[in-house]
Amino acid sequence: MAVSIKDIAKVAGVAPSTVSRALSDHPRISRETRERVRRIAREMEYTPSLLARSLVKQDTATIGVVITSVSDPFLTNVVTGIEEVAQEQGYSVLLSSSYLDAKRELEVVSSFHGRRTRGIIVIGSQIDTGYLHMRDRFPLPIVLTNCPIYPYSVSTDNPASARQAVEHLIQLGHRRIAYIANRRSYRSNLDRLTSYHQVLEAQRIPVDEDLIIEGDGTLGGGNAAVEALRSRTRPPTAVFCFNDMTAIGVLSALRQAETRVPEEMSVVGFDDVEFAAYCHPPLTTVRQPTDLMGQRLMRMLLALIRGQEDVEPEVLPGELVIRESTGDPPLPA
Amino acid sequence: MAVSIKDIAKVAGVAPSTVSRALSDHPRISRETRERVRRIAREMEYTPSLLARSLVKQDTATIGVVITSVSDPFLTNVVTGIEEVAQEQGYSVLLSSSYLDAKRELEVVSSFHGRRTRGIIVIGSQIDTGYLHMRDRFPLPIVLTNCPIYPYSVSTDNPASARQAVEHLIQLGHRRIAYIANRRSYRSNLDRLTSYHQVLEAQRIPVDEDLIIEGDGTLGGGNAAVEALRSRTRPPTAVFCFNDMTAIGVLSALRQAETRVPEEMSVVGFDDVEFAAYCHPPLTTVRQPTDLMGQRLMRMLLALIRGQEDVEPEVLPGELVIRESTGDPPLPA
DNA sequence: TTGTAGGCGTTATCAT
DNA sequence: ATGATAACGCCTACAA
Repeated sequence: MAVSIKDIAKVAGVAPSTVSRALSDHPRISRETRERVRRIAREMEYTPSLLARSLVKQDTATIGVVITSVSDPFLTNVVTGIEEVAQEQGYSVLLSSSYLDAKRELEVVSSFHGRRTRGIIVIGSQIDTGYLHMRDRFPLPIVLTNCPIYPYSVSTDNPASARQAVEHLIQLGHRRIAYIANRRSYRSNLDRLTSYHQVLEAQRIPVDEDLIIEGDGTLGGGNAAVEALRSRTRPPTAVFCFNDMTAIGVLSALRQAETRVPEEMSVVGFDDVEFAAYCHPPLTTVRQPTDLMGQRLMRMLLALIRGQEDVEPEVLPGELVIRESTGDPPLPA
Repeated sequence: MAVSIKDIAKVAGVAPSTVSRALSDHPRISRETRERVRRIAREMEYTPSLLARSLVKQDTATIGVVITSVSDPFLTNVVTGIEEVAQEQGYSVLLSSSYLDAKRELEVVSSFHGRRTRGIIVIGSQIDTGYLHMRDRFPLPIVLTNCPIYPYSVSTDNPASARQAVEHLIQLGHRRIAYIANRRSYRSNLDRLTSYHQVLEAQRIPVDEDLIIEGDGTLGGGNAAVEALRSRTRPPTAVFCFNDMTAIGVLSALRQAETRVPEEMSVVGFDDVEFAAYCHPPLTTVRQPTDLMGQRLMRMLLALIRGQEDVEPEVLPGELVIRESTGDPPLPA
């Protein structure tokens, strides 16, 4: 049994309420009892029960963050940004992973509610717009990433960023451009795919559905996609990948197939995870402003917790980072 | 204000205790009131307060896990393994990051105590043996990774694994082998460095202190180490890196310097993170059995929570995975 | 089978 | 300045 305020009270020969006041620095208490109680508390290694405190205060000063998986490289700065603002505002952060599974995501959300967090941030949600319907039934504010349809969300400008990426390839002279999708990320994938279509159409380049490949946003998925790509009768000269993980998987598979990048095939990713700059060749990609996203997510959630009415979705610009995985298309044989 | 058991009681026209029994499936309750109360609870979107429940039950059924940082690729399976066993045993997992900072680590540990978790797992601790002294002052059991000196720990056999790695290089014919250390990981680093020394001595190869380079376990650290390496009057023909991140940083820097791997320089990592197989060239490395570690960590913590007395440190074997970043040394000029 | 009452560790209100 | 008391939401004897 952990030491409680009552134990201290007994030792100090005062009432429990006095101990509480001493520890919480209440104005109406004598300096000497305060110091004495504090000393005893320290000696007894007292650590206040947040459970009890939260119960009576009706506030846990805690928020919950659902991540896709520990060690999703995309998350680093997002979570750091969240924690930064949270700490500054006196909030604690509870973290749990959804493993990209909708059922598990809902379980986590529900467990956060059970713990009486004040609000929830879901990164890479599988439920997505499903939260729209939950909004009146569920008592906690929920903020999402990359789902601009949802009113409480912080997103990278997927359409514009994806457009930049595809236009970059077209400017280099590519005409046959593949897209490797991510079936596990409905919303972002749709945005990026739509831009892909739009840019090609705007440039009057016919869209070849054979060049749109199913993927899953993982290294292995990128790897597998290359096989599909190479089986096409008219293979592409460039690949736009849903994310960097996919792109790095693609790079690895191309290397094994002895296809040179970018001489024979250009590759573009999305996210700009740390590894992207350390690949071979260093990856051309779209940078998402992850640290900023984290900060904005937390600020938006705080606004909702405080009952602000004027909260609106935020869209942040992405940035095309041109490295060495893209270049001119090969000369036609 | 969230809906409580009292609210349900009012609506159902019964006492709060009856609601409690209905929801917790108590034996002495009529089937019909139970069903009725449950239906009402569902309709009211009742979610029990874990705060209150934990307080009265004197058990949160929760453990805390301190990780170095979200998206440390080493963590994936460790955390998955922990959560697997935790779920199976009815425990929840709280996650928080130390950012490799001792002060922050202690804050997290303390906050877990405040939340009354039943025990704590610290992955990649900065405190390390410091927990030895805390053991009687601190009321929660703490389990560590890769700190076999500490009685409650699960480790990869660092000495034996590192020995394998260095012996592999020597067998290939290397004599000038560098080691890139990690100043942020005292214990594991020391073990690996010691093995490095021992193997060289056993083979009567003089140790050149110039070939032991400071690093920090990051991509950038590996990158920077190469510069130091190249400045040596007699550069090495092989590099043993503290971990894969370092090794991947090294590969990237060598590529920029147009040093071919493995023809001109062999590189060995440690961990076998997922990226290791997708590098160029695919990285020779030591696999840590991370999923198993996670499971064992959780089982050990459970044993301690249950008051078992016979808990002993566990050491699991690592495995050298030979890929394509190691080969014969270049012929002397 | 159901209701009443006490308590988990804390804070806050009201006396003293 | 300090003590007594009630309350937060829940569980669990004990009583009915």
